[in-house]
Amino acid sequence: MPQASPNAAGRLPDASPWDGIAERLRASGLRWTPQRRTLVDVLREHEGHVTATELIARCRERDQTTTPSTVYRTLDVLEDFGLVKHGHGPGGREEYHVLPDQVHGHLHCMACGATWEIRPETGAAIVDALAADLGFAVDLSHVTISGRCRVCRD
Amino acid sequence: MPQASPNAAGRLPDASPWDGIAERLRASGLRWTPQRRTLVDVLREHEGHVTATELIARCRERDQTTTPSTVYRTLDVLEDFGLVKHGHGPGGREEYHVLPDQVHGHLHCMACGATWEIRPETGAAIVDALAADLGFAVDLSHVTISGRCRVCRD
DNA sequence: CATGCTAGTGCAAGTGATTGCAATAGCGAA
DNA sequence: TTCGCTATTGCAATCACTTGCACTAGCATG
Ligand SMILES: [Mn+2]
Ligand SMILES: [Mn+2]
Ligand SMILES: [Zn+2]
Ligand SMILES: [Zn+2]
Repeated sequence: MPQASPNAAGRLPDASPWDGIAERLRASGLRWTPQRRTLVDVLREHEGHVTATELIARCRERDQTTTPSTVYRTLDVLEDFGLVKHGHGPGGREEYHVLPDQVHGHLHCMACGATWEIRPETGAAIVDALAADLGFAVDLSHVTISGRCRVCRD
Repeated sequence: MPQASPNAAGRLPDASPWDGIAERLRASGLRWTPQRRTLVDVLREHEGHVTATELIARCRERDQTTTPSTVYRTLDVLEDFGLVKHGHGPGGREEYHVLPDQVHGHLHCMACGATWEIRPETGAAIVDALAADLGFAVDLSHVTISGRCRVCRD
């Protein structure tokens, strides 16, 4: 019998957005496969921003037979479920944000390569400015703005 | 002898930013080649936004032997001279803006695929918001924001 | 537990873009 | 005009994705 945990009596410990992902997929007529499990395992321990290439590499560490096309397709599915969001770095390469708490855009420093999230208020300012101007409805989650961060702008 | 033109006596007609490009390249130790002339000829009659792929196709119409790598490299050179600027569409693909009158970002409608320039004031609002927030210096010319235009947002 | 429908996988081919390298060809200088 | 230095070119290889297709394998159902 396992030792009693501080999280007593079988109650949910700390719920993760990944919990029940298998069931949620099946509920939509989709399937829970070993390949998807591998990717979700990788994502589960990787909050923040990652490139698709990095994710493929991490999957391959766990399963040597990992195929890029399968990973890309699974990322698309997970994006439909809101578990990841992708944007594009300054080179146009895909960057995934795991578990986006809320819709937000990204900043990328061309000098040091670092990435930040645009804060909600600042994002709202951008959305408002473009709505007022051209009536354009910004998809903030896909916005990556490049430039130079406070440290790198000389 | 050619008939007299309305632009009398050999004075400059309507100056183009492309005028003297050959000399400007040479002045920087660079060279004026047939391949570059082909691309400049294509760009000369193509104000606005184009994808690199379209440019390659247009060059090939004029010179069947056009090579992609040469076009991409020449576009880089022309970008250094400020004659084109590139950004990235929502799929991360390169889009070139020919003869940008001023630094500006772009909007891309995910529904109809159209592209617009962000107006100076609106661009300034974005730059200011991010400067105030994180001290980030936005490279507006590389910004492409996707979303839905007035017509497509239902 | 066995069966069938069909979502998902792997592969190969294709597109867009970048890069190293050897051969070519501008162009400034003689 | 000729010459030589070296910027450019073309090519092949490589990377980041994407897509069509035939085969595999989840999983709902009985
Ligand atoms: Mn870019
Ligand atoms: Mn995208
Ligand atoms: Zn930086
Ligand atoms: Zn539209």
